[in-house]
Amino acid sequence: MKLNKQQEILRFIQNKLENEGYSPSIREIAEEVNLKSTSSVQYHLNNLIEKGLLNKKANQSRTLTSNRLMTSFKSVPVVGEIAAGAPLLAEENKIGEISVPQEKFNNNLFALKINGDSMVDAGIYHEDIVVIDKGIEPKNGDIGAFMINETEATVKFLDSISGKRYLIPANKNYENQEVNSNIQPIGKVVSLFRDI
Amino acid sequence: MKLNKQQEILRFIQNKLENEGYSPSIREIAEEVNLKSTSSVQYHLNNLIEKGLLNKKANQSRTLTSNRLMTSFKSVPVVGEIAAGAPLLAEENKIGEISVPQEKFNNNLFALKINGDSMVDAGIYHEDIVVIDKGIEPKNGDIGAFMINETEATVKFLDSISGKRYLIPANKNYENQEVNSNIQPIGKVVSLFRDI
DNA sequence: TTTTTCTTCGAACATTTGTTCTAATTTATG
DNA sequence: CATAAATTAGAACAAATGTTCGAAGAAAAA
Repeated sequence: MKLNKQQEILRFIQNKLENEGYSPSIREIAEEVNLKSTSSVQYHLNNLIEKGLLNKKANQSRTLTSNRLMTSFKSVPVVGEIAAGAPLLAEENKIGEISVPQEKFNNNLFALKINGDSMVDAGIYHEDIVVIDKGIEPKNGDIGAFMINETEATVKFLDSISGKRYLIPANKNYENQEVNSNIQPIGKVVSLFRDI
Repeated sequence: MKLNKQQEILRFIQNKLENEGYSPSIREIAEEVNLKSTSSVQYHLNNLIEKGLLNKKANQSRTLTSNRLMTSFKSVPVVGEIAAGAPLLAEENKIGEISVPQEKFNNNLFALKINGDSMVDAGIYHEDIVVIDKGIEPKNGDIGAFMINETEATVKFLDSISGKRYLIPANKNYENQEVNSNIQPIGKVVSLFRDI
């Protein structure tokens, strides 16, 4: 497709922001899109700003920003196998990070890599990564993350059966586990990632 | 905790980058951290750059970038129900976007919201979002996305049975569908997202 | 074609901004 | 305390950069 000057300029700015991390100057734009005069660029920039596609601080260099590019994702740490003794979120347990939409982000989020198949019937597979909100205590019927004996983290359904609370796997080959003082809720599972 | 000047400067720069989308100037930094001279700021900036915590282009204003903040995720469009006639990736089909790690990103990626339960036994649920790589043609045994009659997108296993190729659901209630000229492969399913 | 609108150019100007150098000051070190 | 190292200040400079204005050119509309 054929790009007009404005699209060409917008595209260059967005590329620069994404790849270099800062805005081009007006003269850099002029050179890139083959305009001989800085005021020609200004002309287009003003249009793009009026259209709401760009922002700029007056009299300040390299302050162009693109609304479309505003980071709409935030990252949360992924923890894997838990080193005995080390707190769940200790740096040494961190095996990576994933991103969540900014509107769903809060500081209580972290992610846990699933080990085992005890939740396959809930569509949670070995090596899936689940995001956990520590700020939400799992209620009956929820899938939650729980700390067992302060050494092992597990993901299970929580529910009541005849007045007692159980951690309930989603796999007939595993057994329910009654909630006692050795089991502490970590948070509620809110989303899931899988590589296929 | 007590911040020293360098930490204070680094923190201000990162905040500015994150909130405003562009780097502060050296004089802005000086004012923020109560240094009277730009050269004092330069002194600390050079330290931070040597430590690898910051980057900067020489002689160019507002080109400070923080390695820690470099976006390590890229977004891909999510398409939902497909408007009859409109190309799969047409803007009108776009219902959102998700992010993937930069190292796994390529320009052939897009995401599709799953409609139905034909793949539940493969752990793919109704309203899950699958990421598809158009650059990888699904092979036997793969989960792929396919376009049927140029109007409907579906996600199924692809495999051969006695010499013929079939789209195979992961749910006994659905039937295999022989691959014919009305069925075009779109790409291979490479990852999955779910809100719980 | 004529008129109007959109686009580009050129140049000049005022600031903003990064850079450099030396000296003063503070803080650590022996 | 004496010395060295780290930090801050000040000033001056050169370059990068945004802004403005009028005019010329190109494209679209009448």
